[in-house]
Amino acid sequence: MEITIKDVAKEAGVAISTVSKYMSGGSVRQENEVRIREAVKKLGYSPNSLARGLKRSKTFTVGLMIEAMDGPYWAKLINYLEAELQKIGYALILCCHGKSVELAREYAEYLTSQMVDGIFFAPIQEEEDYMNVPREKEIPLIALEAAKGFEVYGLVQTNYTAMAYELVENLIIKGHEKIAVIGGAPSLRSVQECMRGYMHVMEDYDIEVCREWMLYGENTRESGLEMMYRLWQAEKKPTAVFAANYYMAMGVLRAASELHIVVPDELSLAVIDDYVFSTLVPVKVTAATQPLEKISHEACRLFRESLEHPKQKRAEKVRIKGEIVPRESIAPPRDEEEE
Amino acid sequence: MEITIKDVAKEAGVAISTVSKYMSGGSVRQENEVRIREAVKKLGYSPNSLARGLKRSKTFTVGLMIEAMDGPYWAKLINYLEAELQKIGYALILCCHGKSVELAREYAEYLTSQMVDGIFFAPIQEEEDYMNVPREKEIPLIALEAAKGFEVYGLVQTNYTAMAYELVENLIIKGHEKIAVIGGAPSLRSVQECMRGYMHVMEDYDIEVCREWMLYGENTRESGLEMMYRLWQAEKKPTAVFAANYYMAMGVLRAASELHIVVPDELSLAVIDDYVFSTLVPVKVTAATQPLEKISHEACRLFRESLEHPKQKRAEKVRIKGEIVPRESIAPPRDEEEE
DNA sequence: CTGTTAGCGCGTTCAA
DNA sequence: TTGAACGCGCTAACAG
Repeated sequence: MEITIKDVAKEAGVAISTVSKYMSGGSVRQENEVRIREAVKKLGYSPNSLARGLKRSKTFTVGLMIEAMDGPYWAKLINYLEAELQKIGYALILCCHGKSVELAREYAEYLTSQMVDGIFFAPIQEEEDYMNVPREKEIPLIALEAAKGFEVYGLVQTNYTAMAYELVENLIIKGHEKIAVIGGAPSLRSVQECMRGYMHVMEDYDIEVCREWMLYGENTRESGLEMMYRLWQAEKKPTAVFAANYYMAMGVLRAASELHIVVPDELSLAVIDDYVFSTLVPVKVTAATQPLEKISHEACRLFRESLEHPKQKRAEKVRIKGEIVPRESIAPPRDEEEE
Repeated sequence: MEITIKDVAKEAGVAISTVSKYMSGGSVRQENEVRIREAVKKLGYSPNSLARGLKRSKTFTVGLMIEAMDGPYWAKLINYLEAELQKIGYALILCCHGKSVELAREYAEYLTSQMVDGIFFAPIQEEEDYMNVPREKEIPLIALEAAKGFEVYGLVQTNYTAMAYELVENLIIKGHEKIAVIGGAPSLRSVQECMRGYMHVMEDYDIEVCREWMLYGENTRESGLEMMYRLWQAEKKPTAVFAANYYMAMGVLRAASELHIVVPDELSLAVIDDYVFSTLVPVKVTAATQPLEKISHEACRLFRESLEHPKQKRAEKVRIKGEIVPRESIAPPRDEEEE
């Protein structure tokens, strides 16, 4: 760095504090305002964020701590969140800890020492005491997709229960009763909630639940494939499958292809996904999108709210559900079209 | 922030500068070392990054400026880059400007005022003069996937020409001669290079190029679908299609499904993609992955290199090609497996 | 090796 | 409104 506020003051022939006031939007004498503005432009001055942050204890910077940026979930969420923060003049520091509590703790301390104005984070499983340092410094904490309510300012999560309910209800309304559900690891909140939503709606519609049709796996395509084979090996076969996850749904469709199951004549598929679900084969699929845009919006709202309150409020919990969308489909080009 | 270096000094009964030296890894008298360490632990002290950065003109922070985090390309690249930077103790500030030159300029100035130690950026089309402010401050600039060589420290890009060459050569070796190529907008470097690589290999193998088989579109599934229809409307049909992009390849496969083209009996498909290409239908596809890991590695290497050189070196250009991989496939579960 | 001193660049008193 | 002074927390230069 070279040109400082001092240079601008000298160039404009005013005191440093006058320039400071001007730069912060304060009112200055007309005459000085002009001189300062011209000096700023001439020298190409822009205030040093570090010095400013140091002095004001405000950096207009937030941290985001996640496991990693694989899959589309975090990529899309970050995209929305970044846009949201941009509107209110905040920048984002990205920290991927890869599930390492140690690394997470280091990042948390780093962000604290950077004096970020807030931290968004997705807790590692049940753990989150690695956030103690920023918590003690009273940096607003926003938990994303946490399993339980931690001691944070706010918490935003997908309401999988409601989504599962709606999605399965959708199948029921279409006449299905033999509905299987396949989920990932039973330790995951998303899977637990999907199962709960499934149970609820089946109860509400007085449909008997077949335990063999509630399968747990791994949220991978391979797992989905395997579960389909397992379902189709049994005597009683379902007419619809609810996959809690995009990748599993891919496995389901792949299995359908290999087992020569016709979708949706013999099988209907419902899925909750981060993508807008789309396949190559022309099948009818009911999809519910992850409410990523809403989640980031709510997270940002909570953050803004936290800026106004002086002290940390306890865990305001916001649960959001996505919407059911018709499967995205691409139409073959029409003949009428000129070439 | 509350506890400062001053508190630690008082607690340990030494001078501030002694603590400073200790915190920066300098050697201190054994006796003092112990006292300082205990004071640090007792008070939970950690140095303020802002003050430190302000003083040393070094923040251990870099900026990354891209258009947006849609698609898997940037998501994956960021993931690799973050990991790479993490190793050398750097944090990443993410800035998405959405192709707005104005916003990009603001971000560039912001990062400069943040005194980042370097900026990675993907230039907006041919423009990039919005990077003038950081350039004047001699902040190392690393351009990613730029179309031409700007005035930067380093430039890393995918070598699409080589990838296209290899991929098409692969088809030729398998006996194909009637090979079509479909790409996105002709203004894109990636598309231009794909076409060039295609031309080169066809020339090298003395195969006549049919102009009607070189189609430009939009890097979307819809576009791929449409192009396939166009190809199949003609008299002469290709036996292989090289899609420059994952989405277009999806369109091709969808079209194949609708036009009842059997892949790979009637048609072979080659594709350059960011994902590891995988489809639902069990078709043989040759895919070449984007060299995202290498790109981020090289970008980080250039950055590290720039830290040693005092002044900015001019545009070292690194071109990297990905590798051809067999299509990822998932096997159906074996019967031998116990259930 | 230690302590004192002088800033890094800025915002914020206070008096004028 | 303005300008001089001081301090944010830290490091670097110097003297002891």
